[in-house]
This record gives sequence, C-alpha cells and structure tokens, in this order.
Amino acid sequence: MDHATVQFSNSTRDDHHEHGSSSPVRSNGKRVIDEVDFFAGSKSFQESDKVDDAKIDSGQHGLMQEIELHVNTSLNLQTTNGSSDKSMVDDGLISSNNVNKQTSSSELELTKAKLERMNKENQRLKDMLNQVNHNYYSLQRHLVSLMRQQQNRFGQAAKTNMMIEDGAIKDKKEGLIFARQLMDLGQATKFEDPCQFSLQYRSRDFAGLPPNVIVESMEAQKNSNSHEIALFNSKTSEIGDISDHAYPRSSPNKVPKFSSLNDLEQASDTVSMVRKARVSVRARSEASMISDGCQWRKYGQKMAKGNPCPRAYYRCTMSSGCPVRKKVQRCAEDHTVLITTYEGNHNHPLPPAAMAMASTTSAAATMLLSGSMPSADGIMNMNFLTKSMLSCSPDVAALSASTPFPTVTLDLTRSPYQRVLPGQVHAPSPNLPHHIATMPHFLGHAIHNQSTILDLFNSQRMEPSQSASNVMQTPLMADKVSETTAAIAADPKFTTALVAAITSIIGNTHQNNSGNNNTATRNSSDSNT
DNA sequence: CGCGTTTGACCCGCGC
DNA sequence: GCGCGGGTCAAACGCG
Repeated sequence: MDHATVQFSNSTRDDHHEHGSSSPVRSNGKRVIDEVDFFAGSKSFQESDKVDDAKIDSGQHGLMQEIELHVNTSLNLQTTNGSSDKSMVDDGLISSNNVNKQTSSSELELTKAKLERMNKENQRLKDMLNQVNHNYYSLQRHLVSLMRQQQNRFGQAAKTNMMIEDGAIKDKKEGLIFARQLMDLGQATKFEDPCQFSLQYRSRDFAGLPPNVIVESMEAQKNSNSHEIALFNSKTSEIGDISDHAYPRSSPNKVPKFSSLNDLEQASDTVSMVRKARVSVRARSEASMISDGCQWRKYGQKMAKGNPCPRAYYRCTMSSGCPVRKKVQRCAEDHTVLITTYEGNHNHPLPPAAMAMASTTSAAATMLLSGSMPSADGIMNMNFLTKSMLSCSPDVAALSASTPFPTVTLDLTRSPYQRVLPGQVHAPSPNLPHHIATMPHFLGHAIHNQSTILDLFNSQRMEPSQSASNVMQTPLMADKVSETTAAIAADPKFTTALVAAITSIIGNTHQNNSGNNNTATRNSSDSNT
C-alpha cells in the first residue's frame, strides 16, 4: 500500500485544478481506495470520478471540464489499479500458485486494457492539443487582420496627433504594454480555456489602437529614456533617427544585463540596445555587395579572423551623419554567400528601392530587441514570437543571443525553390546558431529568384500588373503570404515593415527606381571578394 | 578637381 | 599589463 499512499499524498485537489490534465492523482485518494473493489472493473470507478470531478469543476467552462474529466479519469484508473496490484501481494489471502497464475493472467489483461485505455486517452489529448493550437493560431490571424483594418482606418495625421498630444505618453505606455502582451501571447497557453484567452484579449480596448501606435509606443519609450527617437512611418516605411549623432564611436560593446523585468523595464533595455541590434542578411551573390537601394561609402577593410575573405565596412552616405553602417563579408564556408550586417537606423527618407529592405532590417532588429530579449540566464525569451515563427518554414532567419550584439540573421540563401529546383544543392548555413526562431522565407523566396534584394522590390523587368500578379498568383506565393502573416503577428513593428515591403512590391512596381540605385556601391571594386 | 577607394595606423574592449 | 581582434580614421591614391 505504500506505493499507492505515496502517489496519492503527492497530489492535492488544487493541483488538479491548476494543472488540469497534468495532475495524475487526487487528494482524496485514500478515501477512494477504501471505496473501490480492487478486483472490480475500472469503469465504476471511472464514472465515480467523473461525478466527483463534475461537481468540482461545475463552475468551469465546458471544454476544460471535458478535458479534465477525461484526463483524470484515465489517470486515476492507473493509480487505482496500481494500488490494487500492490494490495494483491500484501493481502496474504492469496496462497495457491494456481490462484496466483490466474491472478497474474487477469492482471496482465487488466494491464493491457489499461494500457489501451491510456493510449486512447493519449490520442484524445493530442487531438485536443491540436485543436487548442488551431484555435490559437486562428485567433492570432484574426488579431492580425484586425490590426490591419485599424491600420487602414487611422491615417498618418491621426497618428502624428496622437504622438504629439500631452496624453501621448499614456497612450504610448498602454500601447507598449499591449505590444509586450502581444509578444507574450505564447503564454496564452497557460490559460485553461482558449476562450478565456480570447476573451481576455478581446476585452482589452486595443481595438481602437492602431498598430502604428503600438509600434511608435515602443519607440517612444526609447525616446523617453535615452533622448533618441526612431520614428517609423508605416505608411512610407521611412525610418528616422533624430539622434543623428547619437552614435558614439566608442560605444561600449557590452550587452546590457537582462533579468526578470516588467514591461517598461524591458522597454528601457530595448531602448539601450536599439543601436546595438544588428541585422545580418545572408544572400548568394557574385557581386561584392548586394544592392539594397542605399548609397554606401566604403571606409575600411579588414581581414577578419577565421575568414580568408576580407571584411569591408560601409557607411550610408545618403545623408550626412546617417549612423547606419554595414559590414560585408563573404562566408568562409561558402564564398558564394555574401553576409551583410546592418547597424542603426537611417535618419533620412529612403528611396522606394531601399525602403523595404531598410524597413525589414530595422524592424527585425527592433523585433529582436523588443520581443526576444535574452533573459537573465541567457536563454532567449521568444514566447509567442518563437511559437508563431515555428509554424513557418525553417532555416531562413535566426535570432541570436550568442553574438556580442543581438543579431537577427535573415538567411536568404535558403528558399523553397532552392529545395525544389533540380540540380541545386541545399547549402547549409553552418554559422547559424542553433537556437533559431524561424521566420517565413518570404524574402528568401523572392530573393532567390532575383539577383539582388533591390531587384526584389523593383521588379524592373515586369510590367506593373504583371509584377503584381506574379507576386500573388502562385499557390506557393500564397503560402508565403500566409506564413508571412504568421510572422507579422509576432511583432507590430515587423508587421509594419513587412506590410511596407509587400506594399512596395505590389504597389510600387510601376515606379521607376533607376534614380536611386546605389551608384557608389556599384562602382566599388571587388577587392573584398 | 571632386569623389570614392585603399590601406596602414590608431583606438578600444576583452581575455589572459 | 599585454596581446589580440574588431572597428574606425585619414592620408594617399585612382578614376572620371
């Protein structure tokens, strides 16, 4: 009886309520043992449990009631039978070998039946989990669509006004909190009832809060803490950094410590790391540098350790004092892969050709900083971000905390086409960290079929209608859009950026982009290749 | 001549 | 304190 006693004493009814399906036993186990005929079928006990649990959980929602009833029924059976088995030995009433054999035989059958029931129960739980996941992502998509609708409703002027008004700080903070909550949507799984999760978030009055506000709220926090403003105009995908000169040469390379912080504290840390965030883009290119629509001036070149290819340093020359830098280096393992690392936000309007790329990289950096802060123990706290991204195809983007700076790696060397097209070998990216949060390979999908990122957003060879139709036409692309939507939900800023990117693809293909190609970079030598 | 690139020197942080 | 490596500066150079 020791075995059974220990098992029952380890559980409480509170546990049962808190953990729902995970609690295997009940607190009133001893009483139940007394009542149960050890050799009786489990059915009566099961039903008895159902009655008890139904009483206990009468106040809960039907779904969870059902879940808990099923779960506890099964597991209690296990416990009961276990104690029953043990009791057979301890009873002392069974003396003959034949009786023992018969008992063992029936015990075996009982165990088999029990195992079968548990398997069925397991399968049921899996189905329920799938259902919950399905509901979760449905809600996620619904939320995104709501945000998009709100974004359409609120014009640029309204947004600006909200930022200027005295009460803006409050709005910003609320938006920030909501943004953080959005990041932590993954925690919604802790809700016992998916409906509960739904109600909680729907009940919030964020419906009237445009995504822009959320995005800028996070930036506002940054402003209030470090006197830096990075306004992100979702309409124009223009990133401005008022702190033109807020890029000290000798900025410490230390990554701030992260502990268990509340939302505002996290935002504060986000602020301090914004400039330190980096976005690394891996793309296959024969040229010395990928074309991203900006003008760059090379200001240095170094041999980096562990790589025979030199590393080139560029700064943005589209505006005096633009703090944006980028490093370009070929991958040591695969020289056809060009690794471009961006730092900082542009402090000037960007040409259409550069908007999408800059928006995406900047947003990715902010996404990393705001939503995926390394926790105190060094583990990335990705939560919802990770979960939503994991629903997409892997291998395209990575959030890394192992580097000195938090870095988002967009791996554009991997694409669906690359896997599909014959004669092409999927080249792994050995440099990528293993703790990877994946993002949709929307970019990679497009990039791979165009020679450069600039080409992706220019679509120069297509007529406008042709371009647009090509973008949206194929089922594969539709899948990419769907996957993109999942990632969009992960971060409001990234939402804006990707929407801007998509918009620039679909809506701006008619624009002539010849005026903003980076002649400076095109003329640069290939000395670093 | 103006602009961009090259390249050696220098600065700084970090690890030992 | 020293060495190493990453990042930047700035004079020299090349090109149109």
